[in-house]
Amino acid sequence: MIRRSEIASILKEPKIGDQVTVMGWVRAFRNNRFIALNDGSTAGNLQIVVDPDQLPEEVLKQISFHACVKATGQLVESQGAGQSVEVVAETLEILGGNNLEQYPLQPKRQTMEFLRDKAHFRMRTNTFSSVFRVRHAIAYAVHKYYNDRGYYYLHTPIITGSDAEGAGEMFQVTTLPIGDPPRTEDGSINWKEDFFGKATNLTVSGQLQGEIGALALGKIYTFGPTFRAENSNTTRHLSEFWMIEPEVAFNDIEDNMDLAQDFVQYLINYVLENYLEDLEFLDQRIQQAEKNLPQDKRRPMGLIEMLRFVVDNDFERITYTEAINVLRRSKPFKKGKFEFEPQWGSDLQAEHERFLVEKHFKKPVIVRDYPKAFKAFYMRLNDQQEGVPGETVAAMDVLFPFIGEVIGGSQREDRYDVLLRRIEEMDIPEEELWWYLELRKFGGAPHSGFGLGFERMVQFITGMTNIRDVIPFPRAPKTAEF
RNA sequence: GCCUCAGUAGCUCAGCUGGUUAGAGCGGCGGACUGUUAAUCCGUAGGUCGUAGGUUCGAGCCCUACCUGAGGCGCCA
Repeated sequence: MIRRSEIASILKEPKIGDQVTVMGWVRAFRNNRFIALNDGSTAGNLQIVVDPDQLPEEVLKQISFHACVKATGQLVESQGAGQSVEVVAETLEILGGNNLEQYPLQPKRQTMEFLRDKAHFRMRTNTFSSVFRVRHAIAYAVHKYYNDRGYYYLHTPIITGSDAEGAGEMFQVTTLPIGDPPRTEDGSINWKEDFFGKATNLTVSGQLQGEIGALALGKIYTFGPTFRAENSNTTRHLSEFWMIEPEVAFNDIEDNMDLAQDFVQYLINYVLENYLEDLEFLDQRIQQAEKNLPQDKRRPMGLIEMLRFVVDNDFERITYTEAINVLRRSKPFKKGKFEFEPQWGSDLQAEHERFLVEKHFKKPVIVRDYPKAFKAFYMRLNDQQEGVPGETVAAMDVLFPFIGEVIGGSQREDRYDVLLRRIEEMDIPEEELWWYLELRKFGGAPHSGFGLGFERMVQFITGMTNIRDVIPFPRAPKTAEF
């Protein structure tokens, strides 16, 4: 059998005159003569030229949209304007015919909502194949970034016995019969009889275990699935998503912010350098879509232009207290345009974050030192600062245009007594965190880390507006098909 | 979970203040085409108008409930 050539390598280094065999799916069949073939290896198509007189009628008829074909022939310079090379087919074989009377996709612009219901076919479209190539590129770049810098990839558990992680509602994991679970004498469910001998859930974060790693290996990162049972119906939440969580011993909040910026810029840069063709396609796609929008609804910059801008400029860094001041001095506040009043002690609303990022600073913004009241128990309590009305913690959120919070992190509370006090203050069951507390008791160290929402990063880099379109098989409320 | 909007052909949509046989483009199917670029041209078949009730002489259009989807907000990554 002749070896298959991938279209990516043919287009990258075309060897004119070579005999090649290609296999792929038909994107278009024009003039009974020209096949635009795509095999997923690249955004580009390879044109296959067939002679309709040389092909059996039966084969010719089966060359149709998204049918799978194998073609062998000589690679020649193209006479047409749309491509530089093409294959003149000597043989053409149908590997998988397509029944267009029943096939849902069409060679035209389809809505994202429609394609979402056809997740088994949507990856064959230009848009989704580009999105998923870029998704892969970012995942690879994550590992490369940390490996090259001496971090260890730590696998934290997916099933967790702790419900004190403090990051929202959890999915319960159980093998007990849900209709008739064993009961204790007082009638409550007897979790001792469950598979693990206790109540267990799917993880909402690998951070607490990540800290165990950091306090031994120095620098670790996790990259795994994360589950939140929140009834979130937005374009930037999933019930099952992937999160990257670096955790670094001896890093303070400043180091943490440096890492966050450097890491994110690296990821974007990696895609710009290695998957520019896909980005160009996605960029054009957005510009096409925005043609119909009024000027003020359009993006201020093209996709690639924006990515380069983020790579080339430092993120703005401000404290929460400064952010509130900026907001209270802002035009929209004075004109009463905010639905919620920016006020020290209340969390920043989406409208506030968007103003800071998109209107005021016009670049990614890192907000730090939030009031302790609405942040997690494990964040390090700051010393009282002048001009700050209340107690704050060394938290930091990285805010991006369009998608908001991409990173949430902090310096961790490493002082045993302070941590214990906070756990008590917030009514968190101390006995579940015994090992977490012991990390502070026995050879503790200052350390910091953050969580990067992987899909949000993919969303930002691809410009996709709905997070469900950057994960192959989205899990969201009422959504678990495929 | 809350708010807003939407559900009419396979897809995207039009359908006037309620009034006869519900339209278009794309796609499909049949045909033409030896240099096409979302190819083009000719012809043709597709619809219990989201579901269930109700108002009315008469409902795609009005009312009620439910279902589904989208967007915004909250929760956060």
